Amino acid sequence: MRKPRQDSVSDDALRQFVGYHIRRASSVVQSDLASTLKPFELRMLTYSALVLIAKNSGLSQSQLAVAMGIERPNLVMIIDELEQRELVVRERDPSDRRVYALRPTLAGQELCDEAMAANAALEARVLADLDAAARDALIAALSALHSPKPT
Amino acid sequence: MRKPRQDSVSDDALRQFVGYHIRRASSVVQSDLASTLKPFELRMLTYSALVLIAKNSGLSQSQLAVAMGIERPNLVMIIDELEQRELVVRERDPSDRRVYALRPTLAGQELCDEAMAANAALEARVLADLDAAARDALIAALSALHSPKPT
DNA sequence: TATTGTTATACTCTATAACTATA
DNA sequence: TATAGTTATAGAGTATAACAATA
Repeated sequence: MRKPRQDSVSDDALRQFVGYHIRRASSVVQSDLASTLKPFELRMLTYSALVLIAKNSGLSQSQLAVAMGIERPNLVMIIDELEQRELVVRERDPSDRRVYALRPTLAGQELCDEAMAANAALEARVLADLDAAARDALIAALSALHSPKPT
Repeated sequence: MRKPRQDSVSDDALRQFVGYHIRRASSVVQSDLASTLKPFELRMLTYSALVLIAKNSGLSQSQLAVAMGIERPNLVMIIDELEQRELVVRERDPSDRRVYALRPTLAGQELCDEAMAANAALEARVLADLDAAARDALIAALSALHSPKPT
């Protein structure tokens, strides 16, 4: 009995898991957003950092790293890049000269607004088939997932 | 006027985007699954490959790469690893000696079943707060997202 | 010529240890 | 001593170009 060569590949065994759908959706959404941010010469990381700085002017690099869920060392080059492009500034905090207070420049504020508008436009297209209720239900369901870590 | 130091960091500006919630959920789900697979000495990539091979015995490396959404060169070391652990075998296809037909060994089948059972148990815990309808709605909503690429 | 699998390589994202300067 | 930022480094994951064997 000859074992036949596979004609088409089925991912049914993986599609039974919700996590598979979430990871695939995330991958699509992430690559779409990366394309959207490209004209602004922003990557996911520089975009997230710029938005958080613009909306939380004066925060420290440590605080930003926590908010972004990355380690402090990995933030250094991200801030370097934003600073070299004069989108944010590192201000010494006179009351604690170890920390930098991160603040957006005017250009940083403007680029942040433009990039967020593009992000919103992208979302509108991606979510075109979902009404507001379905959109809220999606967010609620995603938030209802709980990590079984503390078990 | 002194600019105040930021006390707490708000991610409201990012949380307005559904993509942000999807990427965060994906990150949580992915790290949970990685922990679950650790006892089997499987990574996300070796797990996906093993399941797809076990459920599509005889497929080629090119076919598998397409199914996994990665480039062919990146699959080589993944299959090397599974082959060295004797979980899958590379069989020469006599009718086309360029291709390898990938097949699971008995041990590969068994490990696949055990890992998938652990994955299912994990999902049950993660989705504990969602009823079947909400679960299906979540998958439907994720599938309804469409990539605006062809635009 | 085109395709399968492979090698070599590079880039991004992530993580850890150790340093400096301040506190 | 502890913390903020930094440097150096290493590990994944991913992408492209080019090669040998085969079609």
